[in-house]
Amino acid sequence: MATDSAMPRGDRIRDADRTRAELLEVATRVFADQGYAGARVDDIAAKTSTTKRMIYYYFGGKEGLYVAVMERAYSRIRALEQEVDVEHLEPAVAIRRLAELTFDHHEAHQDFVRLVSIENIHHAEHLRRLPTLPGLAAPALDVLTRILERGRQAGVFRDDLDALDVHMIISSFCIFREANRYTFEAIFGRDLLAPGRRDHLRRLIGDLVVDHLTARSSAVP
Amino acid sequence: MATDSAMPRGDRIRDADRTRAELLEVATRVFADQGYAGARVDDIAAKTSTTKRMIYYYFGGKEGLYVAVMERAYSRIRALEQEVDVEHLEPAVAIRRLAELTFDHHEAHQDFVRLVSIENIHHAEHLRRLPTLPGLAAPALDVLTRILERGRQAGVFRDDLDALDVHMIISSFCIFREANRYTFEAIFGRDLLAPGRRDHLRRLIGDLVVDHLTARSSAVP
Amino acid sequence: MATDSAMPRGDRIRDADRTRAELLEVATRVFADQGYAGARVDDIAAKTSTTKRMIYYYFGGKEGLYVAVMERAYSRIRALEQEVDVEHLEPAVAIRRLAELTFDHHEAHQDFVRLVSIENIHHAEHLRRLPTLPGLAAPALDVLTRILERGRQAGVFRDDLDALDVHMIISSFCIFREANRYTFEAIFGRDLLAPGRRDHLRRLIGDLVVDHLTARSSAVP
Amino acid sequence: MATDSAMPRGDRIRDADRTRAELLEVATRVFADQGYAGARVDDIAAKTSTTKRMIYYYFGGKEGLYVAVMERAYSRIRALEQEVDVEHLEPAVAIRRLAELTFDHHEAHQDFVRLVSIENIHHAEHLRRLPTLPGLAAPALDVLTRILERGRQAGVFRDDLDALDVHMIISSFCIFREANRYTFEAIFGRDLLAPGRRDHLRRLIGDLVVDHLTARSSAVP
DNA sequence: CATGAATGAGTTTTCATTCAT
DNA sequence: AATGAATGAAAACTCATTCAT
Repeated sequence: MATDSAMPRGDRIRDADRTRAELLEVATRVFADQGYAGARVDDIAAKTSTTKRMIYYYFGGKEGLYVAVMERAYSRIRALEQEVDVEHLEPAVAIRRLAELTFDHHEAHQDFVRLVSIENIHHAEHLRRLPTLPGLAAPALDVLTRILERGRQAGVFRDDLDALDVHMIISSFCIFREANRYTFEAIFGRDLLAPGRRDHLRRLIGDLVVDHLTARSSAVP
Repeated sequence: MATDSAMPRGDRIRDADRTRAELLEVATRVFADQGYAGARVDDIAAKTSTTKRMIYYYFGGKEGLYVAVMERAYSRIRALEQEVDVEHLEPAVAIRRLAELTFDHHEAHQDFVRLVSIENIHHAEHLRRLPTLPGLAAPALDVLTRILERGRQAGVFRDDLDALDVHMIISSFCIFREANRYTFEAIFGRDLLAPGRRDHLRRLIGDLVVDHLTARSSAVP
Repeated sequence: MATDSAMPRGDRIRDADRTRAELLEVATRVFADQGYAGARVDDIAAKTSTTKRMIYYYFGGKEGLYVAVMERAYSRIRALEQEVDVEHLEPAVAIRRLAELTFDHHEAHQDFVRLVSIENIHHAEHLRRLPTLPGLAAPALDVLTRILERGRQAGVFRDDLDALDVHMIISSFCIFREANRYTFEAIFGRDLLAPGRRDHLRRLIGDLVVDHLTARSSAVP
Repeated sequence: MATDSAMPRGDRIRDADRTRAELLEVATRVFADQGYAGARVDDIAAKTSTTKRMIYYYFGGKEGLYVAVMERAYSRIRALEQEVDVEHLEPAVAIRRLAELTFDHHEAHQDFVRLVSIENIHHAEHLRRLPTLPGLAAPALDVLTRILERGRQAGVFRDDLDALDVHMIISSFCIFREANRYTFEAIFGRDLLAPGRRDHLRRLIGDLVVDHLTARSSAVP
């Protein structure tokens, strides 16, 4: 229990990292589950092998911990986005693939989706102060921008919506599925995350985007 | 305001209703703004012409007030949905019109959208207990079901998605625009509620749904 | 519901009396059950066909109601004591009979016994201020004093304890049985008010007093 | 009081124990004096060298503190009962001695007697949940059972009442003297705890029990 | 680094009482 | 005499944070 004072320096740092990491891990779960105001510092600490004191030592307090949780959550998603490799595919296929990857990412990181909802309740005031904020937009958008450009050049994509519009369409679908899962099920009795409905919804978001991008003008002027 | 000293019984009741209504009004704003845990009973009362005590008198406590707020919010939306009158239009136009009405409704009731997000943070535990819950699904779905049916019969709509799928698509788009407004703007620098972008997005959700419903199979098997 | 203003005066008084009586009745139950501090004015009123306002109208407040409850409770017991008729019996029989009547009285008025416990928690501060207090001692003691006197004159009763000692012995037994019923049963598993044990205990208190009064000195000097 | 800056671990724990102990001490007095509902958490804390917060830290709340008070009070009485040493005396003398010890115990622990009254007002709901409850009965009863047995074998004690009957007789007398002290004095003008009356009452309870146990049948069938 | 104890300001809730009609 | 609405003071309870070792 007591840290041996004769412990080599490297191991103590390892311990420190492990403590930090454990706190972030647990705090992510608790904040995602209870919201910022609803989360309890005592609760987070209790679910940890360390003590409450460490939260103040490493993060300065509840808010610092929350900000660190947000930062980690976004940096992970960004890392995933950077791994996306669809540029070798033809435009429509690439777009569909991108939508499906986004769908999968969100399904695999439901805590992240909840944290985003929570952060929006707080007007994104913490996210806005993140030093890593400026780097968050590019990965997702750059790929999309290039695919759209290719599609337009090839004459298969319409050009009255930009990458951010497309990103919004895909995100709204994938995030809604999780963020509004509970009220949706309460009202309509359909669990949007039921395994049996997964493939249908995954294909739907791809169809939706591709059908629109490739449609020959649907609007009646 | 001026209390007539010869006030008949009916007006006394009116007073009680007014107190209740004022509390609900203010509480809706505060809960929508701060979330359930973040809202302060003292704060709500202070923004009122009555006292904190009345919250307990009429609603039993903070949670009771929150539940009443949820109930009122949903009942208002349901009332709006019931007024929708698109059945005389041809299917594609009707769907587009429905999407636009939903878009408008959500824009006009941003508190409601925030309350939905907040309620999802709480796993819809309060909504689920609402006695009016069973009546919430029908209004939105019935119209949609009939339009889709007409469209399919006319051979203009595909039939591999149901009314609830379409409802989800429209809702996710309209709700995302508000619920995720702050993180979206923080990261991408685009305000989804900027007046200048309104028409574009409004048309986009209509196009999206209609293009997909009328597309001749986009998926490459 | 609404009291007819054309109602003859006598009936309104009757109503007033009935309201007062109902309040006292209910308040006796609630105070006896919950204690003074534990009783709720709202609760008492709710268990009544009148309203809380009447408590203030008739009794001035919670404390006034409690005092009225105490007064009524003691006056009823005094009335019962005054009906005791044992003076024609021979001393030992009379004492036994008196003990048994006390036993019966307390069993029949358990609310009274609880009110006495509650009043003692409050150092009898309310009882002490009762205008009827001076008349409370006599009825119980006078009879007892005369019986003891007769017994001593006849040479069958010892004379080293007075009427108040005997009264205390009898009361302590009968009151303990009810006042300490719950802790006694929790610890020892015996319900002192179980019907099957009633006769045994009733005889026991008689025996106890008579055996002592007629014993030929038990104490070893 | 003076906190040694080089204080070893053991003393830190001692501090916690002292805080707990002080809270229990004070709470015992306040609950015994005011009853459960009448006691104020603020009041208890104010009479302490710690703060109200510590009541919640150590006992979880008002009720937890009250339960802890009850537990401590009963455990102390049990400890006293276990020290009783009368088995070497002849039966009648042993019983008298036991009655007198009980008399003394209760006089020395008037807070306990009041807590018992208070707990009975609450139907012993807290006592019943005490994990130590099962061990509470034995100490008092075992000694008594053995004395009675010896007395019966020696042919000096009657056998139509058991140890629990005897315990009840003794307890009722000793507890009444304190629990009903205030109403008794208010009505009859006699202070049952006046020092001058102490020896008389102490002898009386001994006589009462011994006279009955050794009487040759008093009841006239 | 680690830990249990402690704290103070704040938050929710309760309750006897009074008001207006 | 009666009633629902309203009130303010006080009570219980919570929580992020800091202290002492």
